[in-house]
Amino acid sequence: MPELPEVEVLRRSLGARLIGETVERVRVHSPALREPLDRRRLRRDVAGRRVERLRRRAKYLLIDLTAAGDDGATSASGDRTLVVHLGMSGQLTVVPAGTPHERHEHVAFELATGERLRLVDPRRFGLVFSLPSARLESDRHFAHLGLEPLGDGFDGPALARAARGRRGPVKTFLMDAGVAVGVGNIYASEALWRAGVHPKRSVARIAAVRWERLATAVRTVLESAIAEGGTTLRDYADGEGNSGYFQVSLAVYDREGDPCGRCGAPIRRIVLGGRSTYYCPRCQR
DNA sequence: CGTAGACCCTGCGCGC
DNA sequence: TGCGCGCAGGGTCTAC
Repeated sequence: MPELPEVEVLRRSLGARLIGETVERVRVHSPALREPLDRRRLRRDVAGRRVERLRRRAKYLLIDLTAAGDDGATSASGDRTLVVHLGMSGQLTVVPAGTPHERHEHVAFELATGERLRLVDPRRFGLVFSLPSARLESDRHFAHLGLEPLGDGFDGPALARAARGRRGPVKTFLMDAGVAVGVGNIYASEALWRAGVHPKRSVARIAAVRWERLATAVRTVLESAIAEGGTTLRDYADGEGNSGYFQVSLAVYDREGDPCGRCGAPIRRIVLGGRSTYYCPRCQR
C-alpha cells in the first residue's frame, strides 16, 4: 500500500509523537507476517528502550532505540533499531490507552504514556523485526538496495549506468529495488507520464536526455506526494490515522478512460510484470 | 546472468 | 441478497 512518500509522511508524523518516549512493553498478538515475528527478540531489543529518532530506507521505517536513561552519547554499541515495513495493507498508528484491540492487530508497543504504537495489517505482507543498529547496512533486507531517489547520486547518468546491458520495459526497471528504491506501482506510472516516456519502452532504447527527464520526474513526483501527505486510495494513513491528498493530483494512476491532462487522449491501462500500468498513448513514447 | 510469472493473504467492489 | 471474480500501493522465490 505505501510507497516512499507514504512511508516518509508516516516517519515525520510518528516522529513527533514518539521521539523521547520509552517503550514499556511489547505485545505480539499474531506473529504471522511476511516473516514470523520474533517475540523474544523484539522484547529483548525494544522493551525498556527510548526512541531516539526515526529514519527511512527505501520503504522501510527505521525506529532507532537507545537504553532508557542513556544520554545518547555513550554505549552506542547497545543501540537497537526496530524495522517496520507496511507491505500492502499495513497501518502503523499511535492510539490512546484503552483503545480496543483491532482485528489484524499483529503487534503493539506500549509506551510509558499509556498509548500504544500498533501495527494493523490484514494482508500480512508487512514485516517487523529488530536488530543492533550497527548491523543495519549488512542486513539481508538492505544489503542489495539501490539508490535513494531523494538522495545524492540519483540522476540521469546513474539511471543510464544501471540500465547498461539490461533489457525489458522501463517501468519494471524503475520499480526494481536494486536500481532505485521506493518507487512503487503508483509513482512509476506517474513519473513516466511526467517524463513523457512510454512504460513499455525498452531500457536499451532510452537516450541520455530522457534518463535525465525521468530522474527529475521521479524526484518531483515523490516530493509533491510527500508535500500532499501521500496518496490514500484505499487505506493508507499516517501515524495519526490521517489520509493523504495526493490522489487528487494523480495524472494517470487509476484513471483509465479519463482524458489526459496534457493532450486529452483517454488514459490507457495495461498490465506489466503483473501490475496495472496507466499511461497516455499520445504523449508517452 | 536477467527477466517473467507464481505466490504469499484478506477485503472490497462489481456484475450477474 | 448472495456469490464468484478480479483486483489491490510489496517483495521474494522459482523456472526459464
